[in-house]
Amino acid sequence: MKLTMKDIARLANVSQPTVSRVINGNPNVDKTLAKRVMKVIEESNFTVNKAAQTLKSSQSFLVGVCVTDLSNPYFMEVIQAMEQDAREAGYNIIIHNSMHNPIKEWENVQNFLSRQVDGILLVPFGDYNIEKLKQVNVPIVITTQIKEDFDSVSVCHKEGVKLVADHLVSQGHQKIGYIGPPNDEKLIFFKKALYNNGIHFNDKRIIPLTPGQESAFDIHQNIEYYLSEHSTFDMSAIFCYNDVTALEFMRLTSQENYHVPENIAVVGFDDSLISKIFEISSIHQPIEEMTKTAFKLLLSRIKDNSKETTSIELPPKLIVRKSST
Amino acid sequence: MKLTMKDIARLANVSQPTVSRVINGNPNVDKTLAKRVMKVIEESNFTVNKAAQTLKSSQSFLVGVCVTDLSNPYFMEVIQAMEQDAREAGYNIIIHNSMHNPIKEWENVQNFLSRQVDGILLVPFGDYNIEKLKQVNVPIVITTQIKEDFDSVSVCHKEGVKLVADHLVSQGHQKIGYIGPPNDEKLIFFKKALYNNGIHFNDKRIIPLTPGQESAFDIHQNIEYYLSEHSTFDMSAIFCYNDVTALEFMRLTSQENYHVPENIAVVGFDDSLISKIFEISSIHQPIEEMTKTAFKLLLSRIKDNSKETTSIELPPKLIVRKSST
DNA sequence: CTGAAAGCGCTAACAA
DNA sequence: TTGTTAGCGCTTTCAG
Repeated sequence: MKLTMKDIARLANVSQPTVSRVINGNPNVDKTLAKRVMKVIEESNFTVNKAAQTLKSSQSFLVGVCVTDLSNPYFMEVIQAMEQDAREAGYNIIIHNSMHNPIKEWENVQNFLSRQVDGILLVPFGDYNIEKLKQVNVPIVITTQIKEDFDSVSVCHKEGVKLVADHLVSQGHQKIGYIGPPNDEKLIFFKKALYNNGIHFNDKRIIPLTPGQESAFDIHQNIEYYLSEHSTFDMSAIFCYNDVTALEFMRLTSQENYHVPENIAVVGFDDSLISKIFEISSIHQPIEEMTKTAFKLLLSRIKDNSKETTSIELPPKLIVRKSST
Repeated sequence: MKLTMKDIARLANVSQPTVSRVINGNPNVDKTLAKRVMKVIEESNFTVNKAAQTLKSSQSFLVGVCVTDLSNPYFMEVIQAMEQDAREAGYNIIIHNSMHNPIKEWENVQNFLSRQVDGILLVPFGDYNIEKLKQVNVPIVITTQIKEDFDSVSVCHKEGVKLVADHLVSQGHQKIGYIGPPNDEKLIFFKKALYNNGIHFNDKRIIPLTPGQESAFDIHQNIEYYLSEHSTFDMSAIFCYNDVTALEFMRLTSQENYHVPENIAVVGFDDSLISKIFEISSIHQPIEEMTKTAFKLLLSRIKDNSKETTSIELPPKLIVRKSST
């Protein structure tokens, strides 16, 4: 059977609150008593009931983490780092996948709330739930993107995209394309960065991905469809809004004997396992630093839930590899 | 503020237990009342307090998942599948990483217990905690390995390793090596399978990995050390106990102008992202089927915690790729 | 320094 | 069908 403090108290011949005090390191306990209690605990297989602690103290030491795509190695790395950060701070994380689905995303948040999480780390999908999210009375920190009116931590997309544009132009490319959801901020920043290099981006060079269908499989389908409609591309370089996309693009074009980087230069984003393995140039994200920062921010909000929000943008770095040289 | 059933009750002018009944779909509630309550709930931002439910009903709908290495893409895929399975069954998962450390592993289990999980899915590291694990009075299902006296689900290692041995021998290899922890059951099965092919495995062809130091980094170090001590290998093929190892081996040997598969054939294990991307032959694990089976087994144990244990071994499949042909 | 008592939000037995 | 009551295991006053 599961032992409770009451059982320990009986065995140690003290009161139940004394057991609580000993466990929580309250200094105002007689050493002898404390020793006696500790001994009983060690000899039994007692563990505190965190559900009861949560109920009583309305602090769960649980944080909810919701990402848009668990199958993306990049988010996996994020999760891994989060688990580590959380543990070090005495928290546990409970993970959810919104799968680029706003309804699921909101359900996930509701579930977190129901679990009495002390805070939420969220990689949002679009702006669908933004207004509702603002009403949530548990601290939320947005990661991997910056959102106004929220605490958020991310690598600076604008800066990252600029690095890509500068790099491609410096390699002599003029006709440059883009793969990604057409409504992504990366595209806007990319156009601007090219413009600053004296290049006008032609919208015909967009290979569009349907927003919300951003699993590797969906991306594959999208690119395949585009290729079936267009026999040639009028471009010598392409920027892919993430690494998964870059990889799918390379796979599909190589089937058509279109090679990287000989025929077309490719640059990805995230510098995940994929780009490292496949030698794809990519924008590096300092994941550990990002999650540590996000977690610290969340903890400070948990302690002091003020209304002012902070946005932290980390500097990106372009890692140049074979795919664009 | 956070609303409770009491608040809803007051607003709907009913008693608090009635609210509970409505929320839990108890049919013995007057339709009119139920509607009134539902309306109030919908207009508010009420969510049930699962900590209270857990405390009261001693059911948390939480399962603990502990793996040995979150940085291994294979376990990431396992986690991803688990999250999916759990959600479908109305459970949440709480994730831990034991990092090949028995002490951490036990701490993790204790933490799960403290969180009142209904069950535990465990990828154990060695046998260090086996005896203690047997005493745990919450259902445990072991995955990715088979353990006697435990409910467990895994691909059949013996069968998988046999496929590797048969394949390599059929390709004409005689001098075959192994990389992995020397105490891993895969090695034992591998020797036996080679023996059945008329080949005596020579222990000199083991590149040993220190048990417990099985992160990509540690593996890299281990292999590097071996290479620095041995100027040549006396083998034409090598079996790596997992994909991470296969990749590290290929990376290091390619630096020494030793190429796969021209100079040496390589076969991995897990068929994770790594082997797919890097065209490494590997033993495929049906992860979704495995996790679904494990989860189903766990749920059935949660419902009926009998003492008999079940072990389920799923058939492996060899995926032959460039690295061994 | 220690114990008695109250109550966190919920479910379930019981009474009405 | 509904409300009253008790209690899950814990923390936190408050007396002593």
